[in-house]
Amino acid sequence: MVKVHLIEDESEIRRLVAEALARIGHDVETSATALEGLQQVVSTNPDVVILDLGLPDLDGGEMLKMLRAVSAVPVIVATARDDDSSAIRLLNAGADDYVVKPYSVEHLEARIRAVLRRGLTSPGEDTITVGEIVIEPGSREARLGEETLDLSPKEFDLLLMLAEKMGHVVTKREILAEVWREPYGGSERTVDVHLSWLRKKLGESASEPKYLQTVHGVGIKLIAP
Amino acid sequence: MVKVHLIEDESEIRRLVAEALARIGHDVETSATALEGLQQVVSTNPDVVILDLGLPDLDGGEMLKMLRAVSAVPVIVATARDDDSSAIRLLNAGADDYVVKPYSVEHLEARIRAVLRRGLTSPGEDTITVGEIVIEPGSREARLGEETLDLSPKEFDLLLMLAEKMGHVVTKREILAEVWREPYGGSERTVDVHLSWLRKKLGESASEPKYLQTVHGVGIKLIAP
DNA sequence: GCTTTTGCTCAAGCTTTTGTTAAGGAGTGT
DNA sequence: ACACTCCTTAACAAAAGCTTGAGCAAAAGC
Repeated sequence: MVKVHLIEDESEIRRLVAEALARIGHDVETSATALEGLQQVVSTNPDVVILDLGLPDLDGGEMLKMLRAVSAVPVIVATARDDDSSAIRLLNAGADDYVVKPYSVEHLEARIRAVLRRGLTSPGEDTITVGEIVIEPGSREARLGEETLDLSPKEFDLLLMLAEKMGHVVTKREILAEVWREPYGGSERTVDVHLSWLRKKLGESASEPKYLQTVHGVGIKLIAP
Repeated sequence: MVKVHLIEDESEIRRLVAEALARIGHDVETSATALEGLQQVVSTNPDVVILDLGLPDLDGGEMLKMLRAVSAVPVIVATARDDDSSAIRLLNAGADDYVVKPYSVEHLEARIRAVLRRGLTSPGEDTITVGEIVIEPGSREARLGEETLDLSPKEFDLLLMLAEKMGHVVTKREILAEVWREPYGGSERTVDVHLSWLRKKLGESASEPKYLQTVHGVGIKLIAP
């Protein structure tokens, strides 16, 4: 889930946008003032900040500078009208993108995705990304968003295999063959247990799945939620 | 083998990149202009397009829009030195990724792999479509228009089998043999029940059939209404 | 038009599959 | 040998799915 922080002084707009973003699956937090926004960004560490210009307590350029000073989070600024010159100025001042008010939520969503994608394309070479999960086979590291996942060898191999076949159902026997290298003899229950552990570390459970979707009678698949 | 189409106006760069990509095992075709590129993409249907910006005959955004209009191929744009704003614009306009010139071939290759990997899940190779029904054997997902159908294993297998023999009548015994893998012993009633459930989930009933057409005395067939 | 056959649907009971926890054992490094 | 992590197995709980039989509806045959 993408954590979005919205800084907007008009309460009505704030509510509308926050609800719309939440509805399409984002984790939304809001602030009404620049000062509050700064505090919140530092403490909650969002994935992207949407910053309305024309806040009562601080000039947009100043605000941006301060945000940049405290965090490397991508910032999308919302400018009043097509005031191109100020938009460009802000982009140079460290904004990552901008939308012109009044903006549609779809438009905003496109910007959010673009900004996040830019952030994601920089890391390693053959990393596999599934939603918030980032897997680096080379270093055998996996992350869930910012947090590094502390996985056991089998858990990592299991996650990697599922990620390589992302979206495709994999049977437990196939898992046993590839991860355990025991096409016969191995117990499928072992896979179940490891899946359960993986689920726990991914912050989900079988009854409330996000990434690991069991396909009853067949196997399991890893999907981007 | 991955078929890559490179659109780049500078002949020297074009030659170098094309050779490098060919050396690592890709099937490379090139175009020097936007117009030629469009034609080639339509006729040769490559797996991925690498689009250089700053073509002489067409603006990058325009070009991308036209490419998108004629094909769903993934497009990687190559932008001049950190011209972020245009990169952002192009990503939103439908580009799948971008590289900054001058780029290394390894870097480009990594992007190609990433883009292809992303693409693998979306269109699905062996999906079967019958009217509004879309079946993806790999992920074992079936949709009716936009809605995902929540099918049990047997229901899915049943639908899949009928879809594979779309338009042909299948006897219940054949269904028992293939879906239930019980050529003998199985009761045809069971098939009836599953068919009934399938009908319900497809939004139809035996008295008002759309997809599942019973052929009295013989069996059943799946048709596009 | 009546009988027979075939097909449809419902609901209850049953089996299989899966999720999760906990306990023990193998292996590794100190 | 000890502490450690990791893996496997067993056990129970819960969920999902399957089968069955009966009643009713529809079609075919006479």
